[in-house]
Amino acid sequence: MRRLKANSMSKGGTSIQDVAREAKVSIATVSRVLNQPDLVTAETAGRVRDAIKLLGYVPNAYAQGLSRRHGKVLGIVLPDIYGEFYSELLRGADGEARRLGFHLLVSSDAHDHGSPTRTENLAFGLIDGLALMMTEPNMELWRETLDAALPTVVLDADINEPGVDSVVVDNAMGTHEAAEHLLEKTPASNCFFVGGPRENFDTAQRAEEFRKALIAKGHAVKEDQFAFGEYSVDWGRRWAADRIKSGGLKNAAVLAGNDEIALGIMQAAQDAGVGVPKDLRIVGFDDTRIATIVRPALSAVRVPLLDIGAAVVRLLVERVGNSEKPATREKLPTKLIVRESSRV
Amino acid sequence: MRRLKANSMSKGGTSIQDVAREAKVSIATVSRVLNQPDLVTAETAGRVRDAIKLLGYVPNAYAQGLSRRHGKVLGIVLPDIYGEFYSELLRGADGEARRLGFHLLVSSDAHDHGSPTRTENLAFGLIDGLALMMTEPNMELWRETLDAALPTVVLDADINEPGVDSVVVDNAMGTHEAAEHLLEKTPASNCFFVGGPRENFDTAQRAEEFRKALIAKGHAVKEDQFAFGEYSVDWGRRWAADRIKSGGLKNAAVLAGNDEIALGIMQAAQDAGVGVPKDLRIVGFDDTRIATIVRPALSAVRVPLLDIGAAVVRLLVERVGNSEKPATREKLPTKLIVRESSRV
DNA sequence: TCCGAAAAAGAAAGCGTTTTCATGGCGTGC
DNA sequence: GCACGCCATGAAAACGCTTTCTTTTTCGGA
Repeated sequence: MRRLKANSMSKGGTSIQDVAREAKVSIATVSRVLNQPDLVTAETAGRVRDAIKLLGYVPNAYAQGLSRRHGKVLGIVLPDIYGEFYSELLRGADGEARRLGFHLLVSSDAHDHGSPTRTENLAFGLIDGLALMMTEPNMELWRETLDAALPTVVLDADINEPGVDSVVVDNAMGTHEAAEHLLEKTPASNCFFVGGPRENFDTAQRAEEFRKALIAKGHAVKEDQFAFGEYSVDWGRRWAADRIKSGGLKNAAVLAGNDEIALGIMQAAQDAGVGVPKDLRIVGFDDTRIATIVRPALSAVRVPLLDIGAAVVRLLVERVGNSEKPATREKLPTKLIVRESSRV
Repeated sequence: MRRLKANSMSKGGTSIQDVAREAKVSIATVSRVLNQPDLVTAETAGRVRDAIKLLGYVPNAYAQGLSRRHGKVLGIVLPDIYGEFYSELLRGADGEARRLGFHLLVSSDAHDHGSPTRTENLAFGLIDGLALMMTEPNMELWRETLDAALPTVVLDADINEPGVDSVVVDNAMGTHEAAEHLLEKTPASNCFFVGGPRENFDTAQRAEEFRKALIAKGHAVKEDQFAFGEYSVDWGRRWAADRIKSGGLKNAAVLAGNDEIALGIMQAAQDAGVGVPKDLRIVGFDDTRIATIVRPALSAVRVPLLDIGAAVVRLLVERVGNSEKPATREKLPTKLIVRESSRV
């Protein structure tokens, strides 16, 4: 294999050596100018900085990582990068990461079946911390692979691994608010919960809280008031269509597991001539931007996606800086936003 | 500063040394098992692989990068990670990157003002290639910083830098189709184009093509048939509200610069009692998922976001592998999808 | 049975940093 | 005016891996 020209990394391939030569100092001094400027004379530092500018020198991150035993890179693995939900999460994470001087290595889990691939393995040698959001089934697989030495924070899952931080949302809070809001004008027997997958952590919590609220009203809950499917518009549509066909939807209300489901329900209702909110009141979950775009505007429990992303990164960085820190579980508030789709 | 325990990188800190010792071979052999397996006996390779598994060894990516003079990391910088548009792009990029064994370092440009920061500089020493999508004004700033030696591909911009690949969409194709579709039933004088920022590359092309189509109909274009603002729901709303107030919108049609604008227009129209598509026919641009969720469903020119993301990564990887490759400009097709919002 | 070539394995030289340790120059306190 | 200590700098080791370059082993053919 042909040997590359001596200096041929990206960025022109100028190395610390070149800078040192140009500034007539040792490489140690150059390094110090960059990392501990107070250890070097103003005059020398000036010369070095000039050389750096002149040569367009950028430190080689690999060499730094090797020498320092860590880089400034965080990995974030999501079930899929898809739609407003994840993009908002990512946005929050990106902002915080940038603020803290870290980079984000993003990867979605959708392409293989949840088991870390060669690619992931490479990443493990590269990242200083890992943010993980996964659907339940895969969690087990990852647990085997995960390394106790790699700072990890898990999103939206009931993980109780020692040394693994987690960020969750206070599902009870928003759900309770939403339930109260719906029950205020709609009889408990006409209230429905249409969630995502039954095994999903959030869906489970939301359903449970909703159930409690119904019971608190002194209502004997019927099982068909709860439905579980997937986090998709289509599932919402199907549920509503079925429901309309079988029993009709009059003076009813529904809390959906996320905005997409809510939208599907709204759509199917409208298509079938069921008035929203007149006949059917709908509340979504997450409060993604789309909630304000559709007509009628969708009421929704707001989940602070941006904050979640930021919190994840913050926790990770804290742990990277101090591996002794005990595991934290951060819980972020949720809150009902009432719009037309549920207003009576 | 306290010296860390000898082997204390993430992933348990097992190094190639440990594996070598365990398998009773030299580190060279371990490396070969991993990178050029045919150079080593099946028996030895087996022993080494056992050791690797036993010790949970993961190669240190920094050391590899340093030794190989490159990693497997691509940087991608977007104006902002926000909404369906970018998330879809990212999704395409992620899939392709994974397929090719690369990682994606994602960063949004929104937080500082377009000039590369310390963070970015670090990234420059880390990434092997850069995908860049920026609004025009910032482009200049970056150009100064960009390095000829760093493979770069630019999205959706009319860059003509030597050695810089680009990926663009065929705006003319879809715009033409959309224009024809609208003009079929609506008089040219009642057709409008409501775009994003005037200086935006795509908006400019789309407007131009739309204009051509009107002229081809023998119509003397009035300037108020073209409006420029920003890529937001709100701008769409404002335009429609103004228009309705000033002239009314009857038997009219509009091509929007993206789906968000289209949605804003649709909303304002509906709020003002203007029927869509009865009085106003609307076609969006991009065909993000939201187009199928709103009612009436939004007609839109489909932009292959997923493919764009994938193409960007593919181009980048090709160039990383072969820096002599001449600069390519890839143009992806667009295509009108007719839904209810424009159906007569 | 032995020779020579090919295959397999090892030794060691980098890759570009950071950081420890060593060194020389200088100012300060007596 | 002298010793001591501090400060600025340099020399060199270490980080973990890949890749030459060597050395050792194996094996086929005479």
